[in-house]
Amino acid sequence: MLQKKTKYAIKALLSLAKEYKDNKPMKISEIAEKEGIPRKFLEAILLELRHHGIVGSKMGATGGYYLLKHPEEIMLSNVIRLTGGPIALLPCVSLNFYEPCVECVNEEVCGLRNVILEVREASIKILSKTSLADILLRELKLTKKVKPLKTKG
Amino acid sequence: MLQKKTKYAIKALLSLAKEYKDNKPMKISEIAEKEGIPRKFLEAILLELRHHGIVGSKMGATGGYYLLKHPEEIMLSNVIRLTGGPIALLPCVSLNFYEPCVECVNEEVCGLRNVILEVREASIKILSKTSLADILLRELKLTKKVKPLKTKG
DNA sequence: TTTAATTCCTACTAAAATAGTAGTATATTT
DNA sequence: AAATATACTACTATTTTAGTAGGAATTAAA
Repeated sequence: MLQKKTKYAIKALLSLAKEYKDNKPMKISEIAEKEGIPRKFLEAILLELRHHGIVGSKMGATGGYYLLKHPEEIMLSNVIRLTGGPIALLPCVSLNFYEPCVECVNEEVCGLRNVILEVREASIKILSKTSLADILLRELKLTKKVKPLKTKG
Repeated sequence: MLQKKTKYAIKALLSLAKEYKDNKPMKISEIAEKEGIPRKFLEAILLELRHHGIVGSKMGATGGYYLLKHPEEIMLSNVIRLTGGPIALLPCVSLNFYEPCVECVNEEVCGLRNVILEVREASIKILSKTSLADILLRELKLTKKVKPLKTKG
């Protein structure tokens, strides 16, 4: 499972992505309220994202956070990695959290690892082609599907 | 990530699957040694698997554990679920560990959930068609590929 | 019938990871 | 100068995971 931290990070970035047109700083407290994230925790998360070059910030009275890249360029797989959420189901197939099994003589030949590797690849395939913009687009499409009564026909 | 408990469970079951022909009880300590699993921890895990009807046991001097189903019938997805390892990346798309997001008004319309759902489905697709027998088969195939020098040609 | 070897089971403990907070320093605008 | 932000370090609390202790019950064989 992804950490809450990772989920919060994604939600916060989506908040910023929604306002990307006029990409002016958005206050932490505003994001926190909108997305239901503990204020101080979000502060720490955004700071980290800034250190990773995803967002920028402005200090002072009219300060806040804003995206440093276009929402189409920020990939889900990346956000997950940067916030410490491993995607792989086992350490022996993880790129960023790799650890060998203590008892494995030759991991190239491990049947379990082979399956889990396949799962990881299937997951990465989806996550690395999905950007913040894609998620917003999905949201739009889903909303239309769910509430078709509002249209005339 | 899967818990160690889950990994140990799978490894232990694979040990039993290898000896499925004469499906006589195998001692905990034997499995533990072969697979590099802490003895007492494995004891607890196997007990749980027995309660879930995957393995049977025999007490006493010549006792031990054995599979209650054919290795082709024991699916990875099932073992993962039974040992408490969630497959989904977020609680809101998990069948067995479902929890709604606190801030979600309508989760049917959540773009993030929609992506994560897709990832889960891709993972489940693989895990629920892969049995213990399949894993052993993969092991066999991989071993052949990796060590082709042993053959004459 | 005793002994040895095993699983059964409850109840712990320890360690690690995650989630979240406190408080002060620093920058910016008004 | 006052008000309002973020920056940053250093905690604390909570939860989850991993693993252990130890005796009861069961079985087989000496």
